[in-house]
Amino acid sequence: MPRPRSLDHDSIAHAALAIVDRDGFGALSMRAVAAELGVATMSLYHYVTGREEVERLMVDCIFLAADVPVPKTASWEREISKLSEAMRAAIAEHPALIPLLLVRFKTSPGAWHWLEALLGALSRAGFDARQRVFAVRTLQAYVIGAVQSEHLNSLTGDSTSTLASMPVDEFPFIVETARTALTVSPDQEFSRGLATVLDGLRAHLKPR
Amino acid sequence: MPRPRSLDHDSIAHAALAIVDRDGFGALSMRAVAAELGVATMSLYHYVTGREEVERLMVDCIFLAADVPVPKTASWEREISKLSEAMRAAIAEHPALIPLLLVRFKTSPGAWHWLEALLGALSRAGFDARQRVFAVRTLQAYVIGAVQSEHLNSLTGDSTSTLASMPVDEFPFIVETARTALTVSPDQEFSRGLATVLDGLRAHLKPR
DNA sequence: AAACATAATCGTACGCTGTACGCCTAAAAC
DNA sequence: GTTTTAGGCGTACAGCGTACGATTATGTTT
Repeated sequence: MPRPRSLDHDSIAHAALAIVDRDGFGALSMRAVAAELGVATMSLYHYVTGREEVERLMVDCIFLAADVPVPKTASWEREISKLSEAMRAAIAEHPALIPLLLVRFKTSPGAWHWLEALLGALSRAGFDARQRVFAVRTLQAYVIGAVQSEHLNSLTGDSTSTLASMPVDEFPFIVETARTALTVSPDQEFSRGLATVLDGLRAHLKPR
Repeated sequence: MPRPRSLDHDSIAHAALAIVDRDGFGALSMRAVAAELGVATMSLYHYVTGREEVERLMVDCIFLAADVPVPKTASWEREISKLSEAMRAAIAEHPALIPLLLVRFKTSPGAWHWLEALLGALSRAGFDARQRVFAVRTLQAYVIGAVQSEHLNSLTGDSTSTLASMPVDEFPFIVETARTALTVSPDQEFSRGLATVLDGLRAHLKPR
């Protein structure tokens, strides 16, 4: 009987992501999202409960994109690498949202699918239930932390140059390391760190 | 000749931390900080350039607390563990600030001292300059990610119970792992994950 | 003791935010 | 064509960060 709906969660999330990608996270507001969709501000509230839900929808989009199908034929290390890289790539599409990601991780259905895939790989690798708890949390901590570092604290950014030009007598190691770090690409950094974590996991797996 | 100063950066940071600890991050505002100090809102602006600097001062406090003296006699693994635990403990004092930490990591003098200590330990362990770049970034990613997970996405929180009661046919691994996870303490989780990373680092160190 | 110079203090105001409320209106059902 | 119902939106309010200018309290100088 009533007037048909003109919006949905998908279009709202898409509009919000467009704003954040274009103008940064600080530009995100209910008024901006409404303007992006060509409706009045308060019309949004017929589709979402408030700003918080808009943010949740955006995060869901990202985590859903991280849930790519991974062939289960490869080694478990390769399987986990693919999943981790998929998460990294999905986040890299919308780096302005990084501060929101972990805060909303637990309640995002998209993240659940990614987690399930990761746990499946660990199970096939031979980790038992208790080992999987530690392994999946360690992996999650590394992946989230590394992606955050990559975008908020990049090695190739000018912050590294700043560190490289600090007083040598007070911070000798930082200065030397910062100089060396300028030659390291984000891809190298991520995959090498992930390899380190996987090496550690393998060491815990074998003896049992 | 003029009127003497009545505030300083330390008292401002302290007041802001008190607000955040008591009422949460959402309660932080320039008006609230001023009220906490018993001055008018705009008086703050003679000591800081704006809200951003207040946040920077708070983060500096935390990272400075993480820079504890560590005896250089122990094994490098133990040295790094102490530093990591110190960072974890310092952050745990003010968990409401966690979303700010990584955003401001690069520009915090407190973080510099912690980084320098970490790099010193890695150097004494035998990692060369290039290996130190990867090692320190991996460690930093894990520590930051793990602490964030611990507080924003705790295993002992009700979010784990939620995961444990999800449909088994759709998320079999998540359900089983969540049930097991309820018996894991935050201390266990952090130290075991860190041990995994250290194992991985040792594997990269030995062959060379 | 009195006057001054100067920086700290603070009241006001503006544009922004999220969102509660209520009127208006368009479309489906009869 | 009338009725019903939910979507659309204009207005308003409290709270935010902070720019601006007037005021005030102080150490120094006379």
